[in-house]
Amino acid sequence: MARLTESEARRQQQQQLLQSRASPMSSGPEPPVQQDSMKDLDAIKLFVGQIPRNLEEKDLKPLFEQFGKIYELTVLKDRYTGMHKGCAFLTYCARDSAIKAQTALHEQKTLPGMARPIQVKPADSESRGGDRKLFVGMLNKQQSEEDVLRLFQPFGVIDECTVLRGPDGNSKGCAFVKFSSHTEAQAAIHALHGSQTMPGASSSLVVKFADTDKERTLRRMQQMVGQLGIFTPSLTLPFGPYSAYAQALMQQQTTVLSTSHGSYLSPGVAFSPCHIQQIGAVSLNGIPATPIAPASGLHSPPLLGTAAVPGLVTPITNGFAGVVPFPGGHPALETVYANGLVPYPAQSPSMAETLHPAFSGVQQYTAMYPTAAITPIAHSVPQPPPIIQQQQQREGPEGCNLFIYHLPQEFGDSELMQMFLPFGNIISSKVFMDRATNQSKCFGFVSFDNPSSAQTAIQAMNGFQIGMKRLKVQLKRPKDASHPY
DNA sequence: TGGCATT
Repeated sequence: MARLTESEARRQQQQQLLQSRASPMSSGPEPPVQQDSMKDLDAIKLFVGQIPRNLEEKDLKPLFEQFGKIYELTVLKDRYTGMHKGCAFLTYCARDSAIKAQTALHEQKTLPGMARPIQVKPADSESRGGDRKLFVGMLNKQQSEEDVLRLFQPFGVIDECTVLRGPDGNSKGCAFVKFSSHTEAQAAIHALHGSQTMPGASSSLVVKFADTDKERTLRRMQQMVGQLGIFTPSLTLPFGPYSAYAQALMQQQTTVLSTSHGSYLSPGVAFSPCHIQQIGAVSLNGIPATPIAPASGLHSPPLLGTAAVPGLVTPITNGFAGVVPFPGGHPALETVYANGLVPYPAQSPSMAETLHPAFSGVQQYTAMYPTAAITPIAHSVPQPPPIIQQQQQREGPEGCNLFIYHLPQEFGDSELMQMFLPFGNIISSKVFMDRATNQSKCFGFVSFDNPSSAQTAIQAMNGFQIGMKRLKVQLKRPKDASHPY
């Protein structure tokens, strides 16, 4: 059932009124009721929260009618899915009824199946709630409404304070605080934002104005896109060109493999870009090595010309496009510029200084691959348009989450992702930033969708030299474990 | 050695 429109509500109201007038109690006809008399001019629109989703307007009506005649009652539905949002707007004809209902019900009664008591309070639209309501983040999950109140009380009169909780009642580590004025709210932001780090919180306190409805919708949509999935080359390249690219690669792979291994690939194997990665993940020395197939990142061009650096990159070894372990047992790294064509061998200490600039500019830095299987095929592949998408931070399954230390200062989430894309499907990549300085803390996390990609990445990238530093790549420490490394 | 969240 769609939401009640105001006119529908009025019609219903009128019918109810007529019915009551027709009752035996009423004596004789009365003059028609004026529309204006339907609702007090100072009526209050109430927000009703914590409603079970199986209750519709007709089910809720009896509960609220005991405080007075209802002018309008609308259960909120999702605009697109029509899903019951677990809350409603309620307007009584009389202001007094609203006050009575709020007093009697707000936080006083819990409807069946709900973990928290019902909310009955003036809707935000009633009091321009937007410009005096704050979002508070990075709270300790043990902090209650009371704790938050204590924190914000010095800055003004607080109308409302709610800690956000999940279905289990556990705090999400954030809250809403509504002051009686914009000025007070502003003062609280100024004094508290970033001012302290709560015990157990990963970063300093966040205090900002709460999202408007519009911003919230936008955020929701962004999250949905983020949920859409893992980052794979096949998702980030246009289908058509990539398909051609993949085919060309397959031919190349097949040729290479059949040269010395004959029937290593059984005929009839259905290829997909994912398969190529797995096929590529065969090493020269028995250790799972880096994939041969390039996994192009979000903004990176396809692989360009071969890095013809003798001793570092061997095009063909034992029939494979070669990955040559450098003295530490790690593969060669090749960096490719967008303009093409200036590959640096990363392992040469003397190149450390020259490698660095490759990472320092967003425009300049485009891709790096710990593999040397380079084909010229890709020259004709058009670049995908840059996709700017804030990724969501999601934890992968056990054994799929890597901790990476000694990242170059310039590395952001996307550079980190590009570096690890060749090893599998990445669920999330995150470089940890210092909130105060907005500088990278030079460590980060990469989550794959399976443990073997994570292991492959560790084998290939742990100890990998970039500039003067060597990457430390390990499984992320489990939350509860006490320093096993 | 994250999970940064919006009734």
